[in-house]
Amino acid sequence: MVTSNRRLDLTFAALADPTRRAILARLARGDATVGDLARPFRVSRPAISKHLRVLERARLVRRTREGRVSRCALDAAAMRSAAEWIERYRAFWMGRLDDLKRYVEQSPTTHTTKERS
Amino acid sequence: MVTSNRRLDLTFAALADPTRRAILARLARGDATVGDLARPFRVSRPAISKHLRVLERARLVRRTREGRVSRCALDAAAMRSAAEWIERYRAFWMGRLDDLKRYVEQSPTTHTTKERS
DNA sequence: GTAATTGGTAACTATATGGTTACCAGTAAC
DNA sequence: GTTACTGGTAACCATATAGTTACCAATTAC
Repeated sequence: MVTSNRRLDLTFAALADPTRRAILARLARGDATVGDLARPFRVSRPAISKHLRVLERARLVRRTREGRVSRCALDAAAMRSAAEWIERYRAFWMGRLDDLKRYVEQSPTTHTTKERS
Repeated sequence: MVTSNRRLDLTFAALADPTRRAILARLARGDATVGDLARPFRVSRPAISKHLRVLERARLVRRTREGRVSRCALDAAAMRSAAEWIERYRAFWMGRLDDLKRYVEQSPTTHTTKERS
């Protein structure tokens, strides 16, 4: 299983913070400026700016400057990758252990013996 | 959207490390001892022990001591929760933006105005 | 009983994270 | 051209993370 994936590291790390998940939830309702995103939170603007940088590095959010305003939008690709990784365990958590073993053992191209990057 | 969820924090943080993802991938093939898990990696046993503690705190792995051997097994619940959270964005990454907006705006019980714990 | 094995803990280090305040650059408004 | 606003950067702090080596406890094997 391709477990060494810098992109996946960044994505999951970005999702591990409640403020960042709230930002993503907000962006799911539509694009927003940095100010819009910061308003509901008790944290300072620089803190939000840092969170946005984390989300950008993880390619979960795209930021474009329009004049003096920054517009933020969801970016789908990274979240899809994260979902796909987790999805591999669906058989397990649904109790279909045999399915999972078969998946893991019969998909050599999606696995690697070198498990660290 | 319920974005403040300590359990999700722990789960996504646990998934953000390639060694831990490799451990989970190994456990998907069946239970294993700590030694089994440590063998493929270049890192020391204590490092693996720490990773396992992170995975346990996130409830992704269960550890049971049998004599002097520790047996580790996947635990499904936490990964399912993570998948469910990400799943909400499926409509977005599939380009069905209207669906997502409708979902986000019409599910008041699954959202909260206080976005931090 | 002694020795070997498993694996956990302690103590330490280096780096990353999340937050702050203070400040600056650029744009928009008047 | 000032003034006000948006938002990014710098410098700093506290805490968490990922790793190390050294050591210990308990179980198993001889």
